[in-house]
Amino acid sequence: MGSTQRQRPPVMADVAKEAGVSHQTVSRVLNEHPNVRTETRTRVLEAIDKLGYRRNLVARALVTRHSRTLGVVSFDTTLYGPASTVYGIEQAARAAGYFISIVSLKSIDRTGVRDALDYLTDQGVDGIVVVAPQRSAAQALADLPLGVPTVAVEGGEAGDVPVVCVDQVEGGRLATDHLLSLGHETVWHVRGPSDWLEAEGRVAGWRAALARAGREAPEPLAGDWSPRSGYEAGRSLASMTDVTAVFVANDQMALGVLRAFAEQGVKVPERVSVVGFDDIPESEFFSPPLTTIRQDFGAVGRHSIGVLLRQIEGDGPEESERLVVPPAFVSRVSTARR
Amino acid sequence: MGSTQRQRPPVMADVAKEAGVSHQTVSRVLNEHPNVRTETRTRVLEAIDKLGYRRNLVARALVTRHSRTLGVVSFDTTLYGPASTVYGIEQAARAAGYFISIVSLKSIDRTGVRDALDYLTDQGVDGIVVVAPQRSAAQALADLPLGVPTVAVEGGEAGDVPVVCVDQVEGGRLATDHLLSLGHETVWHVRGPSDWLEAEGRVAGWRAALARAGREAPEPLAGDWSPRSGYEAGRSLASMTDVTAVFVANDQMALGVLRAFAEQGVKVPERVSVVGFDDIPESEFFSPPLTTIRQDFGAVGRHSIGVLLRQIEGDGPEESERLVVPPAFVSRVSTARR
DNA sequence: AGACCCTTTGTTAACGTTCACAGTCATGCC
DNA sequence: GGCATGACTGTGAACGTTAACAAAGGGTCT
Repeated sequence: MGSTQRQRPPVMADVAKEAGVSHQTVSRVLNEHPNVRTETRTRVLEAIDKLGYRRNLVARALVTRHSRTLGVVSFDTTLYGPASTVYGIEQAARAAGYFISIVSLKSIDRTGVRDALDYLTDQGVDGIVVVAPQRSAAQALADLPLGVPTVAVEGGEAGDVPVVCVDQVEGGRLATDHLLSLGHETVWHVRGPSDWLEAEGRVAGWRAALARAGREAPEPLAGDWSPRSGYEAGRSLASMTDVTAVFVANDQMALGVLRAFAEQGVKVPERVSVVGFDDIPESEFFSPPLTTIRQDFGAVGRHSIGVLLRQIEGDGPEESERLVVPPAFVSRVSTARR
Repeated sequence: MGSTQRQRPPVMADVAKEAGVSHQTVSRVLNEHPNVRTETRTRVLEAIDKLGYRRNLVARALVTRHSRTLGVVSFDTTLYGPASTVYGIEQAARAAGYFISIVSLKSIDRTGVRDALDYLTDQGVDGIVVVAPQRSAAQALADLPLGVPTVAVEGGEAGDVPVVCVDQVEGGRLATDHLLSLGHETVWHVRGPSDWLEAEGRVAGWRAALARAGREAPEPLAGDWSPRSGYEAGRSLASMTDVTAVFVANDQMALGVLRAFAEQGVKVPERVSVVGFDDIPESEFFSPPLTTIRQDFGAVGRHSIGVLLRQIEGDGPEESERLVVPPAFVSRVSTARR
């Protein structure tokens, strides 16, 4: 019955006609251009409201060459660390008015990272955050000639790309120093997989603390972050009578260690003290509650978006920076004086 | 020195000129239109390769009105369940050639869901997956007139929106039946927050199993999914001498219960049997390893993308369906015969 | 041979926005 | 009174792609 059945959503021209102005004036109102008469502005705003107009961001992106979308490349967002980091990134980005497009990698080899980056740039993202905790990923990043502002999270030397990370070395040192201060002769270590930079950093901090105290560093036991690998390391440690203190590279493996100790009748902290890393929500309720090192993933996410936006919105690409977030020591009951 | 310094990336017209064809022919090659001579096609492909041309997806989206991007709205992707579901969704979407744009909600009220939906539709997504485990979110979804194909994950009655979910009732029944089959007189329950549909479903299953066995259902203890709330419930349960079996609504709370029991000297499974829900990676290494109900989040993610794509790519909006993924019982050592 | 169809290609016009530029009108100043 | 200045508004052309249509060429069938 009506003159024009409106099937498709209204566009700027419709608003313009409704308000009796040109489409450009509508655009000006939308972009808060100062030189629009107040009376005109309200008329346009009313028309927008009446028609339920919403600006087409795709068309806008085509002409401005900015999508207000940021890409995130991450490895296995099921893990607590990456999940928390991505969450922090997402919150910070949205607060700044940006969308987040995400790619979770299964394998972090050069092609994987390359494909993800291509995929995102094709989509027209304004910038990319790569959560690159593995050496190979960081290397891929360093090699790649990317035309889009990029920031690496937890990456090592990632070429010219700025990096935001938690000070893993300091964390390892904190854990080890704590155990030494309790009077332990030396500290054993269950490390993460060798390709991971975080694992390396924690090993380095542990070694540094031992060296400074003039202690011998025992051979670290290998793990892969999983509770199971911690469990296996724990069985080995339980059979050694001279072990009194263990620094485990993450809380999940620490859980495995605790389980193995419990099975073998090794009391924690009476006979062996254990320190973890991450402070996952469960740690406080392990048996016993786990002393650990907390990482502020929220801060990492916020900082990475900050660095990225400065790169995007500022003109000159600042020198590759490295922003380090300090870890925090969390004292519970899995450690005791020797 | 060169004739034309190419600052900006090449566009279709550049490829066309290089290959000596029209831009439309280039478009046809890119879209795998059948009616292009093989010789022409290879010539275009060579030009694309030579120039390093990449199609501008924004311009494409403007004219096709399809962005090949799917929106995901989720609540706190730090939790294991949502994180795993989103991961599954992301993998399935990428396999189908779709991008994922994500919004993590802090609070799930009507405005929160509404804003997220607006935000995503503004961006021009082709479809939306709402991970809506809370009643309020599902309701918001039912109320909202949305112009975009949508699917709810773990949502209850979400109006006309199709739903993919794990059979929570069946899960609760599985857990309770298992405990009853071990000879326990009745089964206590630590439930999740009342606004959560998953919590309700598990309670319903627990009640149904008890009713079928002709047993009295004790008053369930309230929890909020966190280990701490489980710990508090555990302290209450430890003080009651007639408790021999507990079904806890998720593994994190079960951890808290186990911790409280350990502190109070209540042996599991000797004096009390405990069953959890989720099968998080840690559960196998709790003390004792936790008998629990596994949810296949990967399947949920795949199914939800499947339903969504059928809705997008198929023409008719099929009747609102409800796809239920069965849970699985995982036997460990936290339960024993009475 | 001519009508017809199919394959292959090109031309022009959208899609909905912002940008660059050009107007119009009122105001202030000499 | 004329001219510059500033505020406000409108017109046309991008942005880079796909859709719609037209046209050229070659083959088949009667």
